[in-house]
Amino acid sequence: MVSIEEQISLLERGVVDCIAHDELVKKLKKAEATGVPLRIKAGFDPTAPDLHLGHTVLLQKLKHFQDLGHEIFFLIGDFTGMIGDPTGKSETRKVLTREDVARNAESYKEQVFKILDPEKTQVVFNSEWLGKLDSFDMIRLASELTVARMLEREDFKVRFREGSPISIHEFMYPLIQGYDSVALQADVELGGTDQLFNLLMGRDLQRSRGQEPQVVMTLPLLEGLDGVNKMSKSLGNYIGITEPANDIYGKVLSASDELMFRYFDLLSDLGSEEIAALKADMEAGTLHPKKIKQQLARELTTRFHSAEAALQAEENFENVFRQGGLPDDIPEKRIQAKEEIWLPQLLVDLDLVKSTSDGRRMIKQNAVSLDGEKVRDLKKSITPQGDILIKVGKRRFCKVVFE
RNA sequence: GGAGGGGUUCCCGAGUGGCCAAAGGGAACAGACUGUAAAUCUGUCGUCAGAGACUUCGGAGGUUCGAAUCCUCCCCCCUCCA
Repeated sequence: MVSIEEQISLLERGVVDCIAHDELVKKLKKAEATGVPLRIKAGFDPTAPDLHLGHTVLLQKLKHFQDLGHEIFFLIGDFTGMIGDPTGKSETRKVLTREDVARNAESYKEQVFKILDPEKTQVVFNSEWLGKLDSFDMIRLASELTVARMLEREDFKVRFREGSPISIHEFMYPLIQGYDSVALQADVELGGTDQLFNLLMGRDLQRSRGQEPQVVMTLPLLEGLDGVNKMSKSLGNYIGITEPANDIYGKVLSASDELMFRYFDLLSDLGSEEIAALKADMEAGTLHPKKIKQQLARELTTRFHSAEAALQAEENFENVFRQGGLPDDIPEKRIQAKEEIWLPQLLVDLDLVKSTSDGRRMIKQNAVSLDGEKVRDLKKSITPQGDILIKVGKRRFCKVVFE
């Protein structure tokens, strides 16, 4: 039996806020005494079925709860997804159909269960209860919060100050999320630090409806590969957990040294002392930063693939980038052609560049090679026969096969 | 409902009749240097088979030899007042 102290130490590791520590202790004790597991809630957006490392920070924490015997409610926010949420001015989110949601949910399960135990995880949809609320209920819900309080939320405050649009219905989201906690009778809700406001809303609503308020725990947002912005699909700075081993390995290695330790802290299974030791060795100059980064890359690649795949990815990486060799997974494309093809045009056809102008630029910049030979001639044409290995820049490869 | 400000290329942002394919910054991409790191330096950064041509400045019309710039209508955003 794991003691309460040990449980707390595991559960609070890496957590930014825990509101409130004492309540968590009390809930854990009660669960132990009564044998009734705690209900742990975490909400996910139904639009993004591609999970990346940023999501795994939270999933790993859910796993901790799960391993201690508690019940996980993996909530898919299909209700909000079906309404569409035009947050920000740039991207109006596309409205999802029921089918989209169902498909995305399946994809979620596939990915999430790489970390969580499917037997002990309940996947729920908030349309189940939100869809039943009528306009009276909605307005009553809205009456529970003032605009001033709503504007306390950082992103609303910023957008308001900067004159960016805020739609009224965006104000409903925190309320709706809070209502989810009421419906699920959540004991604990996990979320990113940016979710703090919404998470706390659940406490208020639970309290006003006579429930014991949930404990709120926030986890840090993982920075993306650029080291500045949070990891997100739309910024393209992410490492997806379903990506091929070579990509996961390569992307980890392309992270900056500073970021590497951030990733260690938030993603690695290593203990804090071991991480500190690595850092100390690096600073002392006895351990090359690349070695440390490779260790991280291996660990993460192993997590989502296998130890063998990780080793293979490492070999591939060393071969391609250290020795300028070729990767083991060059995409092969078949092209049907009879006449000579102007090289920039061929590059476009192969999706290696976005336009012939772009292709010309690449050639001009000495970035294009055919079977290992640099091309300098902008007028270069290719005679369609046999196959050719084309390389653009450092990481765009393609083997063309003419038929 | 009233008054005012604004919508420019991936993003921010300058540009108020020709010198504008549109300053500057960021991002991105390529090259050099490396550890595919960071930093730095150099270059590129609408499309088209390069000179030159063509399509771009919220949308649609119009004025003009010539419009991102002026006019009309429309759409959208913001601020203040109610």
